[in-house]
Amino acid sequence: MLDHASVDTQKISPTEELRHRMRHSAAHVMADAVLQLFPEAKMGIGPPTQDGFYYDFEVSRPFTPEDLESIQKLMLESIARSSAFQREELSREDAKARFADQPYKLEIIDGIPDAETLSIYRHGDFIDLCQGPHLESTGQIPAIKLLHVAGAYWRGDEHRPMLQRIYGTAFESQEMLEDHLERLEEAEKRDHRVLGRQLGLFSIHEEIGPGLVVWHPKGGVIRSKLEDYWRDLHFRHGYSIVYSPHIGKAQLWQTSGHLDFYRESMYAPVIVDEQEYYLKPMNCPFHIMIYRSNQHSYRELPLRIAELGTVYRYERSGVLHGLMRVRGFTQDDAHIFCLPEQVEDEIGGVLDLTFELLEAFGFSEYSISLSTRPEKYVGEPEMWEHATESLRKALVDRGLDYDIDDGGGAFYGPKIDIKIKDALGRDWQCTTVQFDFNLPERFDLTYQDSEGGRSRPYMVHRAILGSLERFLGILIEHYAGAFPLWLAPVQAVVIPIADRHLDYAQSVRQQLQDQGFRVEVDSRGERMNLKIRNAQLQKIPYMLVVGDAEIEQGAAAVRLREGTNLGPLPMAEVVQRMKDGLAG
RNA sequence: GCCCCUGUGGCGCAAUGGUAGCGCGGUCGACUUGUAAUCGACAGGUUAGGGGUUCGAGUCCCCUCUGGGGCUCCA
Repeated sequence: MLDHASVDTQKISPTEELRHRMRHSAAHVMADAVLQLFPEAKMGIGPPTQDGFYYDFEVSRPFTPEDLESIQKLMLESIARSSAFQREELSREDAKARFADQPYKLEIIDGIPDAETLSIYRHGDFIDLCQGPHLESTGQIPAIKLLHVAGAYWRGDEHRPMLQRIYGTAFESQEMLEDHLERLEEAEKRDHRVLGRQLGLFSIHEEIGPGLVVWHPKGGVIRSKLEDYWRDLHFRHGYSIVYSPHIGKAQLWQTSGHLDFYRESMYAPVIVDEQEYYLKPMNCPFHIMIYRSNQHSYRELPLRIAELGTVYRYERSGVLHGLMRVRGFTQDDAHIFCLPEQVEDEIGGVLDLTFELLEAFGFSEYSISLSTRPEKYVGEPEMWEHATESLRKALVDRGLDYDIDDGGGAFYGPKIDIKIKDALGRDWQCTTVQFDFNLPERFDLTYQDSEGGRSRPYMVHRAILGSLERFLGILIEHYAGAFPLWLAPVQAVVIPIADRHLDYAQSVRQQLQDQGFRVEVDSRGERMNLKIRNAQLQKIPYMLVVGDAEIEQGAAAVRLREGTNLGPLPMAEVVQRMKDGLAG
């Protein structure tokens, strides 16, 4: 049930078009099977998706895993019969008569403009209202698999009935289907919630509250290394680093407009000395107060104020997910206040900083979108134009491909969003660079211009990693828990073979520690093999085995977590190798 | 928030309505061992919380909470 034109036909390749068509056909075959098993089912819609397809149904009871098996079995039979798909056009009246017992289909028909031709697709005894196109026959669907069931509101509207959605996928061959299922399994193995527990990185507790994360010592190392790098990078790019409190008076949020427009995402106020204070959902008002605490000359601008600022937002309980969607998180936030003629350079600088930062974590593929002025907006159209143009120019100057989301900007300014592609090819939205024509007005921000008058600065919000919690979640999955040396919580573990090697093991640890490495000695009275296994499971980059031979040579036998055994190396060489490892 | 699923020692799991077990981990002891799991003993649970049905509830019912899959794809 896809409005074919909606699937971004401009960008879709012929093979993708064919795949969509196949999956769309698979959705029909599934609906057919469901109606055979559940004749009373009311059909919703059933389009192809990026990874497969789904179809929504209203049924008297939810589908069970066993139902999925039966449905899939019927689908395979239908595919084996190879029934032809036939298109038929019909009048509105005929369509309504045909779908008289399908209320959702009737609603769809009513929503279609009179000028459009209605069509149905038939295969075997099954008929569905559908624009198409489809394959020639059900026999052209090579490989299918039904995956899971979930509730989904009719038309995505929480005030409408909830239907049962069956997700499935289809591929051009059994092998491709299996590859896809393997990728899903791989993603499951990398799940940051599982690795986070196994590697002792973080936890979330019922006692603390949903969506609130505590970082454990090992996760704390990763996070603090990331933060150190982030700060250093920002200093190098001309930012000032600031700190601000977690709560602020109601008046502040009133002035900023958050209480009027963002309240549903904010926590209820706390009362102190009969004054209301709100937990901050954003850092901007604080950075603005920093700006406002002095008068500014045009000579001082641009001013780049950055903070790893922890904010709290109410997220509906059903959307919370590990580190990816939480209620308390730390933004790598910054606000740039600048002159109109500086805007372009500033945006360019943000982009350069962005790619330098993301590449440090091994990300190199991006998808970028530029969102322009929506219908409802604040500020002067000329400013919007200037800002949008400077965003566009910064992208073009750097030879970056981007999509335009026309009218997709916030009411207060145009923006660039950047998604990164992780090791499994999944997209994650992290970076956002956003003009703000609203807050400078609300807080009456000014600077003394070169003519001696007072002018309003441009203000740009930007976050590169987005939220540290989320970014670390992405990193855990991206690296599958095997962090590069510079981030690894424990960079090397020294493994003495027998108790008599303990003293030497400690001296090896000390030598590396003196060089700034994070090293532990596994001094348990266990066998070497067990210690190696543990170190492997903890994904520790270097395992340094020491026994009689190594003591004699002043060496350590180096095993890498990739599994290679380099044999005994003199300590000086071990140190050098690890230093080289930091760079690469 | 809504729909469905789920909740048993720190973790992963088991237990036809009839005595709560297993593995990992932990502690202790023995072993002193060359590149992914040595052996043994011990400790550890009011089965998420509350209510109900029953002679009897981890198991069935209700409520609350937690976690998970989803809720943009509009023929």
